[in-house]
Amino acid sequence: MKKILEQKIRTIIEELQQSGVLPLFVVPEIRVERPKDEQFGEYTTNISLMLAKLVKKSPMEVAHIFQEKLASEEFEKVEVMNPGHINFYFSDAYFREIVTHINQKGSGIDYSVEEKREKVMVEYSQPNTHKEFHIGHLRNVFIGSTIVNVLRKSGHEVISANYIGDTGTHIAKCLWGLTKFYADVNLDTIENKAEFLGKVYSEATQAISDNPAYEDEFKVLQKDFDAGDKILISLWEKTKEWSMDEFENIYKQLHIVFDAYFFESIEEESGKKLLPELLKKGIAKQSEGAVIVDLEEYNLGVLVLVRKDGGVLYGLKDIPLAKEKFEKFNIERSIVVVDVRQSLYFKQLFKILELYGFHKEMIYCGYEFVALKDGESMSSRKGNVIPARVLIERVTESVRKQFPESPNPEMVALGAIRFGMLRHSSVSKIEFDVEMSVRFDGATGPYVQYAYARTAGILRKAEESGFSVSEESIIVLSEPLQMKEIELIRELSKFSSLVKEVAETYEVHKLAHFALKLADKFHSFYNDCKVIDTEHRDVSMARLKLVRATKIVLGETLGLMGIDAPEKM
RNA sequence: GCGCUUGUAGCUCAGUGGAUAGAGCAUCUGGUUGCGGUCCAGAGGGUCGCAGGUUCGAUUCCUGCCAAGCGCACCA
Repeated sequence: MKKILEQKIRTIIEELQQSGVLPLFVVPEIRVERPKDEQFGEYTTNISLMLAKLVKKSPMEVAHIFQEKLASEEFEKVEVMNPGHINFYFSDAYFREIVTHINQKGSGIDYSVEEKREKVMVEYSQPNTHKEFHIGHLRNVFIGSTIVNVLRKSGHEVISANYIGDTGTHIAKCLWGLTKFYADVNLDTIENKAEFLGKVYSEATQAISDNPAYEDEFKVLQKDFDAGDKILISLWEKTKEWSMDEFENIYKQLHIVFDAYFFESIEEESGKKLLPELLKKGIAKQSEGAVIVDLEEYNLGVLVLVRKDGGVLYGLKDIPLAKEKFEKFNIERSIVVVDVRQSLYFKQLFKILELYGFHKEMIYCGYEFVALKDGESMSSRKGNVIPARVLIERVTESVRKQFPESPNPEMVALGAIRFGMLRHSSVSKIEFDVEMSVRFDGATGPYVQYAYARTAGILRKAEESGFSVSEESIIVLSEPLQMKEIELIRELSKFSSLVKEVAETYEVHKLAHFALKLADKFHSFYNDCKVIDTEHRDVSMARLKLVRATKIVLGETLGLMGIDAPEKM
């Protein structure tokens, strides 16, 4: 619709120029938008404000010229308002058409033929083995999986990828801690193995930073490990599996599926093979015993690829990884969801790849950290992180306490957590508030889930009262449409452009805000308009269609965010 | 020191080159012989960090300043 209006305006301008009503000028970008206030209609354009100066007429004068030309049957009216906005109001027939369309074709997403579909890879989660999977990692998973869902919904072919940090300094520290403090312990009998590793890691980090002698010991072990010491390698392989098992459990609980797995330990080998070429091309060089890439001339500092003791660092692993993504998987776009603190690093990485002659579309989506409200700041090195598992348990417990009759408290809890994190834009730091997140009122997951359950409840009740909701029938709705009906339909109609927008901007929090608004509008409609009324079957049928459309769109929105849409709760 | 990000209602957060800056929580006032009130309607509450600049128009773009967070060679 937007595009059609924009095109129409362009045509009008060109006609007016040819007929001499308007002088010749370069036509500026024409933008038709949703007005921020609903009293200004469905669509609005400020084209007359933009043209006023060019044509040396007042904005109002220009607007009136357009008004005449733009009148058409889809619109109830085309209105001009100070200082020169042109607003489009739809007729009831158009609103009814929207409801019919959603009932017949689903959420209203139409894949226009000219839309470019791409093969895209989204890398996210990237947990480190031997460390706790904490609530910051949860945010990453929520953002990443939502981006995957949205891209798929908008027609792209998406590979979701995970990149496991199964080697590096943190592993060596954990292994050192194990051999130093737990050499006598039979590791196989330990109960929560992944949790244990996280604990050993933070103990080891603490000990090494407190005691210079330990530091030296650790350095020796790290060197042995890098050199392939058999005993260390076998300990690494064994403990790595513990972490991997834990990750799989979490992903399963969150309904997360990855299509591809990459491992740092494997990329490390590729990186080593690539190094001579980087040195030969003059991209990398020796400095202070280490191998670095000097990016000072691009104002990007210096990146160390190889430590002076020969240890391979993350940068050298990410270069072959990027190549592999594009060359092996044939993708056109690569997206990486990472902690915002790595943004300088990713700028460096992309620049290095560019210098290497690798010109591809690579994007990183940064997000800020998560803390628990009233908790101290977290760091897995300090060991004061809140593990994902603990948060899920705590929120589930809170749901149980507040709503003892809830049939599936964990589902509500997971919805509450996902929504609680996804409703914040990526740049904002989250202080997760357990109590607030599980409330049924306010901006919460349960509130939206409740709205969905209510739509389901109405449809169930309707079937019991002898209405056949799924049968195809013409939408009547009341004549004329009630304000609350229009407001609800208007909201429904925004879904497809929202999905498109999120697919381009990765601003996943907009889905959460849309879901809230839609739930709001539905509740408001529900309060005003009686749906099931055996006295007025035609109105009931029509409103049931509207409820069904709401259920479809709300369900899909929740689905994109990875939140369960319950039929009952 | 340099760089990045943020600064909007008491609190938590949205939003925008234009039309009276929006939600939720909290506070106050109404609404149920209910299609699940776990809801709805309404009220109060703002110099959009400060100062300049660009513009017909800036909370939004630019510059400076202030404040907070983060990053800046051997962690990822």
